[in-house]
Amino acid sequence: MDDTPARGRPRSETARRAVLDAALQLCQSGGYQGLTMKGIALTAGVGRQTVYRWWPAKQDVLIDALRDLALRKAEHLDPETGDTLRDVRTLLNATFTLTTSLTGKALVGLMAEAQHDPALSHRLQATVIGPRRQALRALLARGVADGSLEGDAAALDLAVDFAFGTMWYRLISQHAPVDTALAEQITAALATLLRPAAA
Amino acid sequence: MDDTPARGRPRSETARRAVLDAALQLCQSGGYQGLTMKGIALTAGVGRQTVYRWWPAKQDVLIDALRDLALRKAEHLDPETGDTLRDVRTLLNATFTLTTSLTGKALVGLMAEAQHDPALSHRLQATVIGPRRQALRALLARGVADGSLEGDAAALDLAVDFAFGTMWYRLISQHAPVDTALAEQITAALATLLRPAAA
Amino acid sequence: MDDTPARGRPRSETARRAVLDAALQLCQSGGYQGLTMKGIALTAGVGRQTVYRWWPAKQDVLIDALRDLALRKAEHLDPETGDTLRDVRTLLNATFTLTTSLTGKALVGLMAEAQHDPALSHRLQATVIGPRRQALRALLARGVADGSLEGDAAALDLAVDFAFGTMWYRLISQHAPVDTALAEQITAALATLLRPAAA
Amino acid sequence: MDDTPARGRPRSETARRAVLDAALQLCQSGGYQGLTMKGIALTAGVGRQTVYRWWPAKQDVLIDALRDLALRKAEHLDPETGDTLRDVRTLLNATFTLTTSLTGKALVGLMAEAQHDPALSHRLQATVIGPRRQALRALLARGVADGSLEGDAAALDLAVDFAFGTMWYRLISQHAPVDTALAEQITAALATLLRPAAA
DNA sequence: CCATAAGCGAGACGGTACGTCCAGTCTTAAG
DNA sequence: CTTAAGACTGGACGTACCGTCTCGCTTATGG
Repeated sequence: MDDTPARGRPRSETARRAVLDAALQLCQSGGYQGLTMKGIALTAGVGRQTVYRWWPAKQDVLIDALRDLALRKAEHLDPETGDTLRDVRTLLNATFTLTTSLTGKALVGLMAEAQHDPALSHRLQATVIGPRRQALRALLARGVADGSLEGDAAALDLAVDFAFGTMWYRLISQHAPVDTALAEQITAALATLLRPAAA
Repeated sequence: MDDTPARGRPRSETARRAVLDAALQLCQSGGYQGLTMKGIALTAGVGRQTVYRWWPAKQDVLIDALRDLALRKAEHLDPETGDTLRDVRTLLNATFTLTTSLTGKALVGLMAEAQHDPALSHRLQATVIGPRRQALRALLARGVADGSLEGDAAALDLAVDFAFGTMWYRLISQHAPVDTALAEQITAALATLLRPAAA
Repeated sequence: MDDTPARGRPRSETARRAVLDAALQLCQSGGYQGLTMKGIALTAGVGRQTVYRWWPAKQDVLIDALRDLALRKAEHLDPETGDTLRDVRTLLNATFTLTTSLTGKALVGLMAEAQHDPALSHRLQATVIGPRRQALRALLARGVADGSLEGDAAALDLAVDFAFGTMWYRLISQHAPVDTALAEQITAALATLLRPAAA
Repeated sequence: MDDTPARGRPRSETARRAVLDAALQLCQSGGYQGLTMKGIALTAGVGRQTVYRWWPAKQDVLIDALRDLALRKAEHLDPETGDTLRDVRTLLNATFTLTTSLTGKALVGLMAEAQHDPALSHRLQATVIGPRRQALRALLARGVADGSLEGDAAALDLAVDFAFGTMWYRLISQHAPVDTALAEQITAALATLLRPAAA
C-alpha cells in the first residue's frame, strides 16, 4: 500500500503519545467542552501544527486516544466458554470496566458532538457502539441457537438495548454506578426475559 | 411572596419568548456545540445583554426552553387508569413523544456538559431525569402493591433503568427510533420481567 | 417670555445640583474619558433619563457645571483700575485661579472633544475661550490708546496668544504651575514686548 | 542586544504599517474619541488580536504612529547655522509643519487622556513635548552665550512657553493657523523680548 | 557527505464568541 | 409632567481559541 520511500524526518512517537495522553488527561480534568486543541498542544509540549498535522479536530485526537487505551486494556482477552450467560456477563463486565470516569466523559462528549456530525456518528458506530452491540447480539443469538435462550429478533434487539442502554443511562445520569454488580443484575434479568418456555 | 412594588420597566415577554424559541431552533439546526449566546441574541433579534441578564449561560436558556416546551405539551395530561401496564405504556409514550429531534440534541448536549458541571447535573436530575424516573418507579411499585407485578426494589430500579436507558441509548446512538412501538415493546418486556410467580 | 402655566411636577433643583456636582467630582477623580452619563446619574442618585432630559451629552453637563462654578467664583469681581499692566495682571490672575485641577481636566477633555465637534468648538469659543481672550485684547488696546503700550494689531494678537497659550500649554503639559507668579511674569514680559519706543 | 534566536513566525511589517496608517487616518476622520481598537483592526484589515498583541491601548498605537511619522518627515533635517534667530525660526517651522490636521487631533486627544494617566503623561513628555522644548531652550541658551540674546533662566523658560504655548493654544482653539507666518512672528517677538541691553 | 525532504517547536496571522460595560431609548409606578 | 428604577437594542471592550501560515532547527534517506 504505502510504498513511498518515507523520506524526511520520521514522525515522532514521543509527540504522538504526549498528545494522546494530554488529550485524555485534559478531558478528564476539564471535560469535553473544556478540551482544546491549543490546550492539548500546550500540555503535550508540542507545536500546535503537529497536532493539526495528524488529527484534524479534537474528536480525532480523542477517538485515537480511546482506541489506544482500549488496545492496551484488551490485552488480557475474555475467552468464550460456550456458557451463554457466563459469556454475556463476561462481555458486560469487560465493557463496563472500560467506562471509567476517564473515558465516560470523553464518550459522552463525543456522542453529543455526533448528534450533528453524521461522519463522527458513523465513526463512533463503527468503532465504539457497533462492535460491542454486535458481540452481545451474537452471544444471545448463539444462546437461542443452542436452546439456552428463547426469543425472536426483536426480543434480542431489545435485550441488547436494555444492557447497553442501562450502561449509557448511568454514564450520563450518574444516578448509579456501572460496575460488576450491574453486569450481574443485567445478566440475570436477560436470563429471565429470554427464558425458554420449555424450562 | 414577591411583593416588591415592581419598579422600572417590566420584563419583555416578547423578548423572553424570542430567546427561548431561537435557542431551540438554533440547537436543532446547528447542534448544541454550535449554539451560541451571540447567535441566540442575533436570531431572537434581541440585545446580547438581554440574554445574559436573565440566563447566565446557554445551558440555562436551553433548560428554560425545554421546561417551557414541556409545560405547553403537558397540558393534555395522561390520566392514570389504575391498570399498571397501561399506565406504564402511557407514561413511556408521553416521555418518548417529548424527545423529538428538537429536544434530543439539546438534551444530549446538556447531559454531556453536565459531565463536568455538578451544578448542571443536579439541575437536570431535578427537572428532567428525576421526575420521569420517579413517576415510572412509582407506577411499578403500585403494580407490586396491587399484585399485578412482582419484584424487589433492585428489580424495580433495574426495570426503570431498562426503560429509560433504552430511550437514552437510542437518542444518543440513533440506531433505532424512540417511538410508540418502542413503548409497547418495553412495556411488554417489563411485564415479563416482573411477572408474578403466581400467574 | 415663558408664560406657560408650568403644569405637572416642577423640575427638581436638588437633582440639578446633584448632577452638576457629580459630573465635576467624577471628572476630577476619573478624568474626562472616564466620565460617563451612567456614572453621573448613579453618583448623583438620579435616574438616567433625568440626566438625558436636560443635558443631551456629557459635554453639556460639564459645560453647565463649569459655568455654574465660574458664576459662584466670579462674585467678587475684579474692578478695573485704569492702570493697564495692573489690570492685565489682575485679569490673568483671575483666569488662572479658575484653572484648578478640577477644571483643568474638564477643560482639556472638552477641547479634545471639540477637535471633531464644530458645534462644541463654537460653544466653547463663545463661553470659555472667547470672552477671556477679548477681555485681555481690549485691555491691551486700551493701553495702546492711552500710550502706555505700543504695537500693531498683529502684535496685540500675538501677545494675547502668548498669555493664554502659556496657560493652556502648562495645563496640558503640566511641566510648570499656572499660578500668581506666572501672571506676574507674563505681565512683565508683555510690558517689555509692547514697550513704547518713546519710553 | 536582542540575541534571542527569533523563533516562530516573524512579525508582519505589512500588518504593522496597516495598523499605524489606519490609526492616523481614523483619528483624522473621526477624532480621537471616535478612534477604536476594533475600528483600527477593521480598517487595517487585521485581526483584533494582532493589534492588542503589539499595542495595549489605542494610545500606544497613536504614539507609535506619530513617532513613525516624525521619523519619516525628519529625514531632511534642518541644519543649524549658528545664527540663533534663524535657527529658532527653522526649528519652529519644522515643528509647526508636523502639526497638520492629521496629527493635531491625535496630539490633543492624547494630551487630554494624559490628564489622568501619569504614565501616558510621562511618555508624551519624553517623546513629544520634551525634546522640542529642550531643543528650543538650548538654542536660546546658545544665543545668550554668544551674546546675541540676553535673559535669565526664567526668561528663557517663559520664552519657550510663549513659543510652544501659542502653538498648542491655536491647535486647541483653532482661532488662528499654525504656519510659517506664525513662526516668523514668534521669532521676531522672542528677539524683542530677549534683546541685549547693549544693542 | 551533503542535498533533499519532511517533521518539529514556536509563535504571529485573520477571525469569531466570550462575558462586561456603557450609550441612548423606552416603559413602568410614584410624586 | 417630572422623578427613580430599570429593561430594552446596540456596540466596543479585552481575552481565548480557532485553524493557517511561516520561521529556524532537527532528523532521516539517497545521490
